[in-house]
Amino acid sequence: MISQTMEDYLAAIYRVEGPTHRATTGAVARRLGVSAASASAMFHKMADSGLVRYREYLGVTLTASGRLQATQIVRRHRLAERFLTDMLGIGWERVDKVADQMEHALPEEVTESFARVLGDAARCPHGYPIPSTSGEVAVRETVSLAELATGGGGQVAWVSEDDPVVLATLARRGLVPGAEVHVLVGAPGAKRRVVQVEGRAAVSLQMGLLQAVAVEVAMDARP
Amino acid sequence: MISQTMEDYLAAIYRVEGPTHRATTGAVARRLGVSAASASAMFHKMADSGLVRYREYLGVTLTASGRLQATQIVRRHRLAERFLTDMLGIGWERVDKVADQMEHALPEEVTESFARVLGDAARCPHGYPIPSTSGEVAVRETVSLAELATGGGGQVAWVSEDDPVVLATLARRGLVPGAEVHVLVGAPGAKRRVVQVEGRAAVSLQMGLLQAVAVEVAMDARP
DNA sequence: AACATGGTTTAGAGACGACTAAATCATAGG
DNA sequence: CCTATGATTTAGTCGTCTCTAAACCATGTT
Repeated sequence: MISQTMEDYLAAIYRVEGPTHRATTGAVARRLGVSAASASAMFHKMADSGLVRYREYLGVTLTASGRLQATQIVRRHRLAERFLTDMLGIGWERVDKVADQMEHALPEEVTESFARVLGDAARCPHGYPIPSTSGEVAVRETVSLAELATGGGGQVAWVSEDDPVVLATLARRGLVPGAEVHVLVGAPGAKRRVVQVEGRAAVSLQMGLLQAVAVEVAMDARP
Repeated sequence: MISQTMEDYLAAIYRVEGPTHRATTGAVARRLGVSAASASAMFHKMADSGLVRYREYLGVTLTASGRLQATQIVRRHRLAERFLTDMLGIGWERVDKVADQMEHALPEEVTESFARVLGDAARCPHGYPIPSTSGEVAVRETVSLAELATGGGGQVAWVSEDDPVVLATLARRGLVPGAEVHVLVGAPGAKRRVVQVEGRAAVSLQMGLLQAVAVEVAMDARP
């Protein structure tokens, strides 16, 4: 049995470690709201349990076992989010916080019932993939909307934000997973971009908002 | 903010304290699966927080504040049970354990969404009343089916058991909340009773099972 | 190559909640 | 009335997770 605290760390590491597969002490500590010292101590214990490999001063990497367990926690979290929006009608800008509390308390049985009644949803309301029970995760190649220039565009894959205000704003503009978006005006160095979402009127958005939107560029439009 | 452990104690005290409004250290400790020493220590802290009155060696009594908070935890628990059976199709014999884990993790918002989609259910699947948000609880006068003799009968109000095997057995016999039941053969001292449930064929049941069934005797049949 | 800076780790200590063993109390029986 | 018995409380520890303060390391700058 793995403690609830350790589960929190596991999920945090999973979400923090980027393509380099390395999560630093500070980044994990910040995400969990604990001191770096606490995270460092926990990393030692997790390494002893075989959940991570720990290179001192450089950060941790999930082992196969750790990664599998992390995906299952994330699966619970994202299924819970999907459930909260689809079945209970709770706004997508609030479900992340609520699901945080639920992800530890959901027995396997309930998680799988969620999956069943949701028709085996593939993504959470923010667009992130829901890992399968065996730990597989669908990957998509994306670019931040902030990195696209005039003429660029594609389909919104996910929105990486947890600030409710930002999420609500983006939703009001139609910037939700699945939407087609195109940059009408946007010089590479500019502070704002004018974008068009689906059939809507064009809107001007600042970089802060654009950075949160991950876009999958269509195959035939790739450089 | 009140700790999750304290919430567990609060709910346990609420369920243990009988009509005398007193919960003993041992009874609470047994229900929570902790030592009496641990419960004793916790009672001191809860008394300091104003949740209970504590008479040493005699047990605790919920204060108004403690009682209100306890009812809200029980509300979450019973709404979760109702949700698990009605919306997810999980068997009534297993939902108690599952809801135990969920009762701390359900934010107000989710609890009230449950209540809404469940049409403000009045009782949990086992028949216990679901407290209102203001802490009111509907009371019913009941007698254990084991205490009724030949000719007695009424409506099953609730089933006070958490052993899945017992619950499954009772359900198979039709002994679920709302069912009309009558004692066909049952001397006051006997080990078994022959009972008839609704329109079914009569069955003989042992005291162990009968004791779990709380029956509301019809007004005109009261002694 | 030496150093300044910022992130990371160790040291020391505290809150919480659990346990066992020993002491204490309440109460029923003689 | 006194004592035996069982329940309850106190005393002393332990494990987990957290913190701050101080020592340490990796890196980029001069």
